[in-house]
Amino acid sequence: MNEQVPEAMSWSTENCTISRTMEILGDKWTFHVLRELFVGVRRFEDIRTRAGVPRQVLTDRLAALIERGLIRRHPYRLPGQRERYEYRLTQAGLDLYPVLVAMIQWGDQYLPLDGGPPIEARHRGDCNAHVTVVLRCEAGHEPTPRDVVLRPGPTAKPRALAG
Amino acid sequence: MNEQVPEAMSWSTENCTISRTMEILGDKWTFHVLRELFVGVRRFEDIRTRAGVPRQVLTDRLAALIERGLIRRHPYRLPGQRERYEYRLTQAGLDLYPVLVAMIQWGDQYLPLDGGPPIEARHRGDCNAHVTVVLRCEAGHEPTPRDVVLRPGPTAKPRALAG
DNA sequence: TGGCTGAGTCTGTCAAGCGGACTTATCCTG
DNA sequence: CAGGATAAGTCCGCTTGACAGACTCAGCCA
Repeated sequence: MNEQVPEAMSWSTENCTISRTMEILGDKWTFHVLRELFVGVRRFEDIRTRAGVPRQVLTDRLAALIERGLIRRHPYRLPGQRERYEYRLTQAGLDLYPVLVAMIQWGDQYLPLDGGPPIEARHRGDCNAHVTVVLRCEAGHEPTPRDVVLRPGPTAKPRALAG
Repeated sequence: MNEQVPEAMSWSTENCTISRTMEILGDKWTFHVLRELFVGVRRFEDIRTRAGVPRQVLTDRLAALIERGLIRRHPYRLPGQRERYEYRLTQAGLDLYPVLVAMIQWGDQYLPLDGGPPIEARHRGDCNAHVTVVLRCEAGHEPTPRDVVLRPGPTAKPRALAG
């Protein structure tokens, strides 16, 4: 372990899980769209007006999210109108909840508003308690961020070092 | 509660914590840069080559992250060279660990690679166990994503409904 | 003096986002 | 059946930002 060359410099980012996840989520609008679905807004026009997404971008992102399996189209019909489609989270989409909650938690801590948060994650039903996210290791400890390290896993690819 | 008009449609996204957090993080490259810092790569050239960020974009994102207080510049000097600066996470930056771990966890589940993950979060030191993120409410339960709801908080802003 | 190196800035090209107008399909009303 | 309403798009032209590649700058060393 030489401080001059961090260990990470010797492996590649090519197949990095974070990169691959960000291919799907790492876009300004995609996350806005997901937020709408998480709070229960599922229709094209509603998502568009509430999130302020340009129509074309919304069309595009919805298609991408369907293709990636995070959401699916679901038919509905308002009385006196023709059948249309709304968009709902799949299990894969729902499983992004920890990411969302972690972001809200960070925002509440570092970008607080006077008077409290504008949005809260709560345990559904009678409990109704505030929900947060905690780091936990398989041995049952709950390490602080400083006690966590990111290390190369079994499929980490070596990387040619310049020089 | 009318299925036709989701509750969320009656409040605004204007001051939403997720939006405000995404102002900072919701950018393809910002997250790549943060990943490099999390794995211990701290120098301009190293970040640039490992993450593949265009120079100008890197300059720009580093400046934004400094301004937002997620990282700071730190002087260093290699033997026989002049003093330069590297970039390190502040406490605010480090506290994004849950977001990062949540993303890795989701990616490991829904975008798995044959042979296992290329990157792993572990408990630093002797423990070395795999670290994940769990949802937990203040009452001590650990709800599944389906048992969590996002609700307006004390500072949620009402929103004019069209029609 | 001149070259090396890390950390940038400068420049022209090209893709993407953007707002606003237009389109489509179906239902209801007259 | 003509005409209007509505949700969910598509089309169009403009502007912004990303991008690659060349250039700059400051200190150190031979």
